[in-house]
Amino acid sequence: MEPEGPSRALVMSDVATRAGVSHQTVSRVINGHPNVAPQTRERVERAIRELGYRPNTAARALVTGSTRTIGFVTVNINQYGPAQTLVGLERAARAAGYSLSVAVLDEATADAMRDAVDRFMAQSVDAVLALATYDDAAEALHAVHTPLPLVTVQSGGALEEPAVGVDQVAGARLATRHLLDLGHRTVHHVTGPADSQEARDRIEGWRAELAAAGAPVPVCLHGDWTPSSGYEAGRRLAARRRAGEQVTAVFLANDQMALGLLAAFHEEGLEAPRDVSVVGFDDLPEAPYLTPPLTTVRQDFAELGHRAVELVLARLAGRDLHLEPVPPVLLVRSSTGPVPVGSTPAAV
Amino acid sequence: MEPEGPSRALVMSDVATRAGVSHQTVSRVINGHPNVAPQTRERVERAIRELGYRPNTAARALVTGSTRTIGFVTVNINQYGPAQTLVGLERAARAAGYSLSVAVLDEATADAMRDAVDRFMAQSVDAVLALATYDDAAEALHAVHTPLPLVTVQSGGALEEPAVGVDQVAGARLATRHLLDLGHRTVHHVTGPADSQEARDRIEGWRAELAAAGAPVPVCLHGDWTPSSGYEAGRRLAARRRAGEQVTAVFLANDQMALGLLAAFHEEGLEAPRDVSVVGFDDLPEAPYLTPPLTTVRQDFAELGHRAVELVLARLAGRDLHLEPVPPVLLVRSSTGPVPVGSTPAAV
DNA sequence: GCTGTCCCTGTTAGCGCTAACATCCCCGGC
DNA sequence: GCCGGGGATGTTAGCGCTAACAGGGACAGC
Repeated sequence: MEPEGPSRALVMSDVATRAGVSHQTVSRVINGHPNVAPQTRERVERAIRELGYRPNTAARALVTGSTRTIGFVTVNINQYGPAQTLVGLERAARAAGYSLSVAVLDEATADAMRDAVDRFMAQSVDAVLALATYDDAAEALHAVHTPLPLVTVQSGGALEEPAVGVDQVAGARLATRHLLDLGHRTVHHVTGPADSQEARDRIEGWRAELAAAGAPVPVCLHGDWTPSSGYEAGRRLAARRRAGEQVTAVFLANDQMALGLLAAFHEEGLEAPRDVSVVGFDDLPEAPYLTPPLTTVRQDFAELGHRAVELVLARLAGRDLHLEPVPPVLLVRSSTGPVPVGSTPAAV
Repeated sequence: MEPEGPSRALVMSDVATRAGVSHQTVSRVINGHPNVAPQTRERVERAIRELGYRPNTAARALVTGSTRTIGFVTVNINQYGPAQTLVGLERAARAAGYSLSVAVLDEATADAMRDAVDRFMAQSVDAVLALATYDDAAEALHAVHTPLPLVTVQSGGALEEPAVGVDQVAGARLATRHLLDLGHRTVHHVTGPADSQEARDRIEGWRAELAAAGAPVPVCLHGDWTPSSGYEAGRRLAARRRAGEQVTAVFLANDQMALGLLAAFHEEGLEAPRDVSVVGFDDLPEAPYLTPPLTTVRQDFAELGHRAVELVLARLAGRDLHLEPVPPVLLVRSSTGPVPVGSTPAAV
């Protein structure tokens, strides 16, 4: 019991000497090989513990080609989703005994992506995880051929490659149905950027749910995730309302835009849910504290990270695993309510 | 020009063969050694380019003991600050040719910290960067002795060890002075958690600025970064106001709490800046879109990451570098304004 | 013209580990 | 009692690279 000291550069033979065996036996114990006498095994384990020995990853990587490290490439991590995904991934990787090496791309070009993957290869990572919810990232990823197992975290829609994702379509349907259930004749939608698969999936879910309910499908407003684009959409929607269009429910592709929209509405004298019901997507930490507390759709990033790592491990083991997209959850708060009286002109 | 193909396992001697030299000459070229004939150097460089060769990091690490990797330990990365710090760090590390390996601790115990550092050592990282803005993390870090260069990212206050940070005290003074300059007699403060050095530094700055201005120092309200605690503080402040206390300006230790407070005020019929001026800290992406747009203090995380890496590099080179804390910036938006008329009772 | 020196390049060893092979010992079967 | 087999352990080679040393050619100085 003396794992102290400034942890000098212990090597395997130090342990071997202490345990009175050869370094190879130590290696066998560490790697859980059979054919080691229980007594010997225990002696070696004790020596390891007493010395506080850790095998040198570089040496191990050199001979095995494996570093028990997963490389994670992402773009645009300033967004809440990607950041949370990173956290979920790290947790899951660590739990599985893997380290996570991170590369944040400035732009999702094929070159940048290839460079990141090449670096990971040179680093001898065991696998690469890539966040590819944007088209450019997905394309860049396609352009990169690597012998490394590659798992993508993408929108839950069409998962062509080994991939995990949250079911965006289902999330959008949840939000839309909630508004429809409250009695709204239809639901307006503020989208995310067109080059985001997630944004498109949310449009699809919204549209599908409206269609299923036989509700009219309004023209959607295009945003880009930023509060500012939500604000813009809010002003335009308010204008449409003044022009006589019936706008009683809005589903936005993320919470930040909802925040902007709420601000614009407020300026226009429109309050949720009194005048308009509003639903976001993401469940930002501040969502419950907006004015009013925002009804939104939550994605379980911890679960997402867990599944991603699970998938990586399966591929590393040669198993082919198919994982269902993670189902999102609707959180009903106070920004949604029944249709305001008098605002429903004689329906069809 | 054929860096294609499924990037087989190229090794140095492949390059050597192609260039018609020995592998050692290739090594010399790669490591920028002098005493290589310009002509030879160019030939080797061309071969490297044509083959798309990248040296194997594991082999290199084994012999040099350096992986050009920096380990980053942090707790609580769900917070905006830590997440942004991570991004800034990765960018800066990559720019310097380093990779970043991330460990997110579940709890900042000495054991967890030691484990993370041990893993980093086994990984042969060149240095460890630790986010230690919380007392437990800082303590845990103290308990870990490692021969690895250790740089901490902490609050800008008392930087005992090699550390970088944002000047929290200055930031708080900026916020407080801004409110004082608007004519407020004093400024109330909602703190962050007591075990956060940053929170304490912000208290200190607030107090110092009040003292400098000869303003009375109100009892502060204690929050914990969450919007919910800000909401709580808002209700209590509103109650105090009703009880006759003069509350015209509030400085909160972060934006999320400001958001909660704004919501509470709104419920109480209090609007900023009409009734009360509010300043936050952090400049969340949504801060400009709150109702009203929030005046806040921004920390430059990119710069922070840059300096942290710079410091690591300096230590690696044996140089002792002292870096000043990064100065924060006040962003004046619409949540602050002059003292509401009539709310200033006959002053002393 | 011979030697010393410097520059360039090649050869060798070894980083710490694991895989493959070699060895040893103990046991059972005939 | 001798031999075969298999489990436990040791020995050796080599992963891809860099550092240290070795060699060899060109050039200056005498």
